[in-house]
Amino acid sequence: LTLEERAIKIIQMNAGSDLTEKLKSLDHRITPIRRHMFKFFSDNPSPVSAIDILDNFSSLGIDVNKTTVYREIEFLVKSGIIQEVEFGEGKKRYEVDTGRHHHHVICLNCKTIADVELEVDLHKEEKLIEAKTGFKVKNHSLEFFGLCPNCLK
Amino acid sequence: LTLEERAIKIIQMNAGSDLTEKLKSLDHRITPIRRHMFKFFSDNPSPVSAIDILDNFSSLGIDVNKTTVYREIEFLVKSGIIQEVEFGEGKKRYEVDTGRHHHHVICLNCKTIADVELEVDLHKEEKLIEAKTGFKVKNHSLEFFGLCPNCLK
DNA sequence: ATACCTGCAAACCCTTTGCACTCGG
DNA sequence: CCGAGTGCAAAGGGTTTGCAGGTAT
Repeated sequence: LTLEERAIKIIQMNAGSDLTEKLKSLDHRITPIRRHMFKFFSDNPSPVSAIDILDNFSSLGIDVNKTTVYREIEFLVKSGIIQEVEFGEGKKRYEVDTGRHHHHVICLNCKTIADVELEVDLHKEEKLIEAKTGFKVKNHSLEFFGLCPNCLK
Repeated sequence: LTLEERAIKIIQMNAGSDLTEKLKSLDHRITPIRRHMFKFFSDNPSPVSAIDILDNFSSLGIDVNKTTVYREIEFLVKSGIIQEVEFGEGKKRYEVDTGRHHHHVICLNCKTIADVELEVDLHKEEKLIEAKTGFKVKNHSLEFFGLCPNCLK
């Protein structure tokens, strides 16, 4: 699934997609705030923080308590709709779970984030690490830091 | 410099190494707590958190305020003696700065950490990313997660 | 009616700051 | 002596929890 396909799928929530059905079967409801969360994530492909969400809602005049946002995030993660990422900022970020493994490059100045897909195969490295350390490797986290085109000017 | 060499260098602090001279020239003093910090980092090659340090000091009967530990960490980072690393735990870790670029594999269960050196050259990837995204890449962070030999049993 | 959902306040964890005091060189 | 180092309390940022009240189905 591409990000676009995923976003569309999520937006379909507003009508009656299989995602709606999935939620129903899990005894989860379609509430106004949940709808706003779906909309927000479908509009924002880059990893966002809980505070980003709160600020955005606030600027739209949507009155939501931060506890609710944190709980909605938890719900969306558990449902496999979004996933957590961390860039060592002291806060968590979340992005739509496209199912495609990728990495990020983050601007040290303005925090703009772009997706990155590797050419090298880190699975080979994982095998080497297992041989060397005795660990069983489950996953990895790789992020690049630098300056975005805008901040380079 | 190998980690061992670095550790020895740090321990030499107790006598009168060039590191001592460096600190003196920077108007920095050799205090009992600072000595304990050096000792702690030379004894602990794996990344540790501020709380790890506080707990260790406490178990040794060394009475230090947490603010002091945070400020000592800040001092050691600025001096280039230790460096910060982050594993998405919501807290920072620090390890002796050996000058050699490396990565880590972290046990998801017990948090044991092992050093890892890559075979692939991520610099090539950085060049590719620059070509694709327009970012200027400055550095990266790569950590592997899995289960250590002990927790695999 | 029965879950789930929500808001509010408070607690939580990690880290930083302000201020007065102490101590090393 | 002077400036670096220290402790204490408080505040700060991000996140979680407990509990009462609200709402979708």
